[in-house]
Amino acid sequence: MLNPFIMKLERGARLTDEDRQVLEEAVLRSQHVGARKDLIHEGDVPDNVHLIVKGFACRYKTVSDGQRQIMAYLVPGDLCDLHVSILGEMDHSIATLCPCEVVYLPRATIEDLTENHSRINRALWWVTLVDEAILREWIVNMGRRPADRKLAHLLCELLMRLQSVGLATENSYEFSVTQADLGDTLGLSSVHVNRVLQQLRSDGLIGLKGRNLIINDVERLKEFAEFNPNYLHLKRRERDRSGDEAVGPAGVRESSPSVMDVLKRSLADRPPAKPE
Amino acid sequence: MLNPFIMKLERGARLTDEDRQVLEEAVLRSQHVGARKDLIHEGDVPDNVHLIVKGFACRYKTVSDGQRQIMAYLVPGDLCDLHVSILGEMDHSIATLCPCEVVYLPRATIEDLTENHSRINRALWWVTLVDEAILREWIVNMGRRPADRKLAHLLCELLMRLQSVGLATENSYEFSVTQADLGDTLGLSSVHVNRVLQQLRSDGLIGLKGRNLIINDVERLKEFAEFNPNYLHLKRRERDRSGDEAVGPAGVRESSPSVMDVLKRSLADRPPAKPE
DNA sequence: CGGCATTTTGACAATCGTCAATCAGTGTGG
DNA sequence: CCACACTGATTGACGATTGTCAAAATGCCG
Repeated sequence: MLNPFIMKLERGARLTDEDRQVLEEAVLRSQHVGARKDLIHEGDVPDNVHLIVKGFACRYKTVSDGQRQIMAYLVPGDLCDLHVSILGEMDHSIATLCPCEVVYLPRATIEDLTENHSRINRALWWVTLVDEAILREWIVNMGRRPADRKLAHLLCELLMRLQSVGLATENSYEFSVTQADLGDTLGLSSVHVNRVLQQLRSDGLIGLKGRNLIINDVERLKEFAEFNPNYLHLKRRERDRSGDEAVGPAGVRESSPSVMDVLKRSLADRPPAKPE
Repeated sequence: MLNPFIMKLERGARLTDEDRQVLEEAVLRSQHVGARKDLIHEGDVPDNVHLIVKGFACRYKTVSDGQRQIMAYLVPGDLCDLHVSILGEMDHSIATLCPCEVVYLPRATIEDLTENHSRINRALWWVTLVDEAILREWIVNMGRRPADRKLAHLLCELLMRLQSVGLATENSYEFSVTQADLGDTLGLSSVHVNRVLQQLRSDGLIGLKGRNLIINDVERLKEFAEFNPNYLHLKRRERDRSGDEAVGPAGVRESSPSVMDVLKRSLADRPPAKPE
């Protein structure tokens, strides 16, 4: 199975074999995390960067009456807190939605990747900008669509995002998220989510077999949700990646052996990364 | 009057006098743009980066039934489309909400700033990450707060953001945004916005004199809105800016007198920038 | 003053939330 | 294998928030 993280970065910038190799090394060790566990909490200044390898996690905040709002889904290949060091402390929390596999990348590793691998650096900024575009689309979803289209839109987005990392078929994916969590995502009550889901099922748009979501007619669902995938920026465009070459002297390629040494050393030295 | 753009960037990274000088120079010429004009449209691959100098603009998308959703406010000091070159084409549009003064920065200028002025580069990424944090808070606002608190929250955010660029007093600012636009911002109808505004006024929380918004009791409004400003990352933290020193010699400070010279020269040399 | 955009009002309808009970699925211990 | 507990899904009755429509009032600018 291809590494979802690498699949994802490849859409942001052209990577060399060496880049891929470095990335493979960096994400060797994953840890299991149970469902509904905080990975990072608001106010933290985390030392590790978390990479989701399996399962779904989310960014969320809690408001005073105890209600929760989810602002983003983190699926395999997504990094959790890449650039917090620029902002300082976390202004929101991150938690698993179901049992997950998570890699804890030491900040030093990330800094090495961004400073010494310009293509990877560019790809990491690319994912940051795509995350921002997704946030904007979510605002549209919350503000200007009725509940049924909101939900349909979310399901379409996840289909595309999971397909892009090889975790969805043409029309289905594993979706183990609670109806209450869906409510916290879309700003709805779980009761209403339930009713809308039933509606979508009885309209034949989707089917649920256990944790498996099947979209019976992808085009029809997309149309219903007014889903335009442009904000995911999944299409690779030659124009944009041509600039990659300019970022650093091409000769840096030759330094690759030492990079690998650094990584191996860091992997060997470190006790297996531990959650908080 | 201090340049709002520079005031803003100074919160993201410590700048040298030379950095400031370069920035001053870059934003000399502004153009007037009327209310309700598109600066950039979805699908564009803009050549210029737009900097708002006066007035309010917004990011928005339109959905099929013609409704509009605003995803972000751009206030003086905000850049519009800084990193589109990484993503490719615009996935949303940007328009003025009222008459604005806008600087059209050629992409080449921005590239010079980011490549040759590391502090400015860091500051520009900082503003990008803050924008992302604001998007997240807006999702919370839209999803989990009733209309009156949504509106109060927005007003609090704008108070802080405008204060941070010297465009708001302790408790008031110029706010020339239509109630329909507020509706498009918060996902409400303009009728409901109207009623909520009246409510806030009769509760004595805010006052509106023409285009001037006065917040009678800032603390009370913040409490009502559950406003926590942490997501704006306005506090300067020593920890983060310590690294800045490494980049250049401190002695550059002495160059400040020449700033005016540079300004005058550039005013004489450059033809006025033109919108696309 | 006249025209136009914006704000304000009222009546009514639709969406969605709340509460509380029931049902279904899953895992555990005896 | 079954009783039990627990979480999540489902249902119904009812209420609250917010939207829609259409008209009237107000404010602004030339």
